[in-house]
Amino acid sequence: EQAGFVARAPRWAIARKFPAEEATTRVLAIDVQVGRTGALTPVARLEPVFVGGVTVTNATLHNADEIQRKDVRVGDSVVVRRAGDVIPEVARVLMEQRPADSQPFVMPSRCPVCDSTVVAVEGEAILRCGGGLYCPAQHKEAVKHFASRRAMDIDGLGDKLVDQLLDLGLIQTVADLYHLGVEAVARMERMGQKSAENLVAAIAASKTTTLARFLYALGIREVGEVTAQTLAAHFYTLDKLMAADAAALQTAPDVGPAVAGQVVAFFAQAHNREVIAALRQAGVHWPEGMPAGQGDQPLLGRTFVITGTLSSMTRDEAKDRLQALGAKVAGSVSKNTHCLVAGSEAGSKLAKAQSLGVKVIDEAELLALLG
DNA sequence: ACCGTGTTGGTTGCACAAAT
DNA sequence: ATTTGTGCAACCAACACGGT
Repeated sequence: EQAGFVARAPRWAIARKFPAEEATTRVLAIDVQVGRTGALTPVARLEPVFVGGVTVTNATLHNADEIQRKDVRVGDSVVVRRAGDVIPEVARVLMEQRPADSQPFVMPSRCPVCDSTVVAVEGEAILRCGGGLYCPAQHKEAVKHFASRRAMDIDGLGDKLVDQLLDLGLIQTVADLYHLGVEAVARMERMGQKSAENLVAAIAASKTTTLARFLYALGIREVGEVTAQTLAAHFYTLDKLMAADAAALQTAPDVGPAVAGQVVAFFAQAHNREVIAALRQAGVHWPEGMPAGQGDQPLLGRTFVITGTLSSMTRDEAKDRLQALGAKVAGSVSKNTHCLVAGSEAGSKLAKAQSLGVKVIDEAELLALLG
C-alpha cells in the first residue's frame, strides 16, 4: 500500500520540469499576517496567474524594507516568478503601468488581529505584534506549533480544529488539550464520534514524548528543533534547565546571550510555568536522565547534507539514521560538508557540492553506509 | 563564512469521515 | 451512495538575524 505512494513522482519534481518563467499580474491587496512569534509578514494578494506550472495568487513580501526596496503598491502591475522554481516571488514592479493615484504601502502600527501596539526593535527589519498570547493569531499559531509533527506530534489536529477549539473556548491553554472529552470534541463542526475518538486518542498518545520535543513544542523564541535537542542533551532534565540562569545556559553549545535571554524570559513568566506544570500533571512525560549508551558512531564528526528524493526512505529517516551513526546533518552545502547524499531530482545543492568538490553519494551508497 | 530559526506559497492524491 | 471538508506528505528559495 505504501509502494504506490513512493513510486509516484513528487509534485515539485513535476513542477521543476517547467523552465524558469516569469509572468505579469496585478497586486489586488497587501495583507499582513501574524506569525507564532508575532512577526508581521506582508503578503501580496495577486490576480491569479500561471507561472512555471502552477497558479500563483500569493507572494510573500518578507518585511517593510523589502516592500520599500521594490516599492510594491496595491494596484501595481508586477512581474512574478518562482524563486528556485518553487517559491512565488514578486520580481519587480512595472512602474510605467502604475496607477496615478497609487499610495506607498505602510505597515500597520497596530496588530491587524488584536490591535496591540506593534513593536519595532531598534535595527531589526521585522515588526512584531506586542500582544503575546493575548493575540488570538499568536495563540492559535502557538497551539498549532505545539501539536505539530516535529513537536508533540498530535495527529489530526490541524488548522481548522485549532480554530474551533480556541473559538469555542474548549481550550484556554495547550494543557487543556489533555482534558478534552470525546463528547465535547464530537460537537465541533465536521467532527463525529469516530473523528473525536481519533483526536482524543492522538492527544493521549502524545503524552509520551521526549524532553527535546517538549522543549521545542513550548515555542520558546530562538529555540527551534536543533537548539531544543542541544538543551535537552546538555541539561538532561526540565527542572535543571528551568533552574539555569543565563550564564549556565550559555555553557551549552551554540547558545549565546540572545538565546539564553529568551529561555530565561520564558521560564520567568508565571503563566508559562503554570502551563508546564499542568501539562506534566496531565500526564505528559518523557524519559529523563543520562541518555542510554550509544552504539558505534563511525560517522562522528562528519557533516552530511541530503538533497533530492530518496526512494527507500524519507529524508527524515535518512537524517535520523545518519545521526544515529554520529553524523551531523546540515541543511545546506558548504566547504565544511563532508558528503552530499543526492537522491533523484537533486537540484542546486548537487551543483554546489560539485563546484566545491564535496563528495557526492547516491542512495545505494547511502544504504551501504547505513548497513 | 556558515549554520540554525522563523516566516512565506503552491500542488494534489490519498485517507478518512462528516455532510448531503 | 455520493459529495465535501480536512489533514498530510513532500520540496525549498529568500530574507533577517543569532551564534560560532
